[in-house]
Amino acid sequence: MALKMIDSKLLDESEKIMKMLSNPVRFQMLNLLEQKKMSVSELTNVLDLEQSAVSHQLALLREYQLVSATREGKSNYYQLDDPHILDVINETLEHADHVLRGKKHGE
Amino acid sequence: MALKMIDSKLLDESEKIMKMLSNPVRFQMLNLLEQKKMSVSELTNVLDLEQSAVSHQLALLREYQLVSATREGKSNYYQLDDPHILDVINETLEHADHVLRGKKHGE
DNA sequence: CTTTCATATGTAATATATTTCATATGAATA
DNA sequence: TATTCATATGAAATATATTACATATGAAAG
Repeated sequence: MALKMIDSKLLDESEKIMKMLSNPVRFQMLNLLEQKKMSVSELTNVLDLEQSAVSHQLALLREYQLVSATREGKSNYYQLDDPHILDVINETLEHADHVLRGKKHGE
Repeated sequence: MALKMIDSKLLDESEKIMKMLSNPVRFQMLNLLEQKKMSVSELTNVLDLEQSAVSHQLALLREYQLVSATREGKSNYYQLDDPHILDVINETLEHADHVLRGKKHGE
């Protein structure tokens, strides 16, 4: 049978998703925002980063429509905008766990 | 309830996996190697890249134990070494497809 | 209406990833 | 055993991502 290639649009979109998830700050952010909406300063505290770094990463997540923000008073609260991404995250965590367990026996 | 953070080992491992999949060449390679083992020159042709670029990417996939190689005559055949990664790839493709379909209606 | 607080953004500095080019290696063949 | 073929690898060139610093913005409080 002939080889099936992933077509370029699907590959592009996959690349975007993977790029977003390949940074641990963003990965953790999405994991946190799954649990509840959080303001920038809350995220800054929990993640122990500079405010600017947090805002920049959130800007990327917004650009890719993975999160959205709503203003409440002075704060800007972020929330997960695409729950479907959680399936990818969870599958990744499962895989990561599987790899880590594997390392304890083999090699 | 308190916030659940992804612990650092799991986060590190997830980062590695996502980094590997965030490059479209590697993503496509893994997709191809799922279907059958292929030599470097076959991959070079199918992916339409320089041989050196292909070898470098394969070296990374080897390093992360996602593929392994076996020599046959002059050629070096690569095969998928971690079928579990396919779950992540497939989940990603599903998500990418979902996003692309979404774009056709909304926005 | 000016000061403060929370956040965003531009730009430069730095780090990381990818590609390219040149060359090395190692098995097969002449 | 010299040559060729397939692949790997080192190092430089280039591209991309991340962080840090300075400053802008906009809502709320005084």
